[in-house]
Amino acid sequence: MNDGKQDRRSRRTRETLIHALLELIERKHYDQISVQDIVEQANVGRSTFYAHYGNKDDLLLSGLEHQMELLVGQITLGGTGRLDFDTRAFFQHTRGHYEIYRTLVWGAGFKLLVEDGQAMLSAKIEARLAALLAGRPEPSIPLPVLANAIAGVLLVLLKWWLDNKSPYPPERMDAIFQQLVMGGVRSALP
Amino acid sequence: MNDGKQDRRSRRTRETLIHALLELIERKHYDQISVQDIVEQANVGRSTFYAHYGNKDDLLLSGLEHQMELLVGQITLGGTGRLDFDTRAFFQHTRGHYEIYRTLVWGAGFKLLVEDGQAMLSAKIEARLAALLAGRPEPSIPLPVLANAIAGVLLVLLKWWLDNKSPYPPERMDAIFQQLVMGGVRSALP
DNA sequence: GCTAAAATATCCCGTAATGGACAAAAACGA
DNA sequence: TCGTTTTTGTCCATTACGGGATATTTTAGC
Repeated sequence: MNDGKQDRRSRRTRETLIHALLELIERKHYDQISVQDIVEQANVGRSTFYAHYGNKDDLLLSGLEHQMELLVGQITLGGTGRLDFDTRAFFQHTRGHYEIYRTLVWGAGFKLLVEDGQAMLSAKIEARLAALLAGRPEPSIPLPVLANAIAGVLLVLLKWWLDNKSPYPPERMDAIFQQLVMGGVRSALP
Repeated sequence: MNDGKQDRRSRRTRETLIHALLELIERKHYDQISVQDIVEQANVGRSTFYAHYGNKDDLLLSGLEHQMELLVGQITLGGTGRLDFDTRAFFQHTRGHYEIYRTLVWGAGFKLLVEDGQAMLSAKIEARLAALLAGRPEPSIPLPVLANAIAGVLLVLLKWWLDNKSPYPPERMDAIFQQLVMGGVRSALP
């Protein structure tokens, strides 16, 4: 497999492939998209695909991983040491690419999302929290538990939102999230 | 220089570079766009650029060449052997990318357009006509003269149209072109 | 069920793209 | 005017991509 970080070609190819998959998802059902379709849409060779990803799911997870990293980047430490987590952009983006995420939640991608996606998001949140809180005293709730809870609530909220055709605006969903968990999370921090 | 036709990478890189230039033209003046800007916008390495094009003008001409080939492809032979040249899509496209062509006509690209572009378009029209009329008796006006006239009128019409802020719709411009030269051209064919 | 077509997955070799270095020219400000 | 910075071309070793070929599996039609 290629490195994917150093060379510009690698990065570009990966972006192209992910973009191609997202384009296709907007048009047809996830599990009837073939690797063939993807490489044609992306205009790259077959072997190039397999040099980067093992299969279709691998590519999708990688795409989700990228989104998750953006999301987790929203976890910040205010000047007063207060922990913030702005999820407004996340819900906004989700609505902007409504069809994509609906396909994921309802289609075959859902299994991926709950099985691997939840674990992946949880791990990323935990890493982010650990980095931000480095040097501070231990929180009263263990970090893995905290991270897992945050990830779980976020995904559950998202699923409900999509299932019910996103009746509330992203701002409202963010507010709900804040009210639901962020207070509790902060109470666990010194 | 690379071949540019066989390998998918070459074709894709060229398309990417042309696309990048067109994007930049919509934002800033042609002659203050650097090769640097182009490769950054296109996300390709410097050396890659020079592997394909000698300089900025070279790239622009290549882009124009591509458009011209689409345009010349509109020269067709009807079922009755009647020569047709539909320029509606051409004027439409020009209006669709108004800023690009205005910059070309008014900016530093203009010198290129009249000096090399006219000759290039003329040559392409001539080649197309020769291919279509192969096997027929000689036209009463020599092919190079005919082709040059068509190219000239087309560019003159275009320049006037842009200079006067395209007062007429593309359909009208096409009609004018038809009335102006296509009758005469057909009268020269057996 | 059987067959043909399409998609998967893995290999290799030739080739295009990369990034970095370099000298030279142009653009820019002090 | 002179020095600084940016851009321009050109070169090269390294690396990723393309496009076959291949064997295997999946899908679709009959």
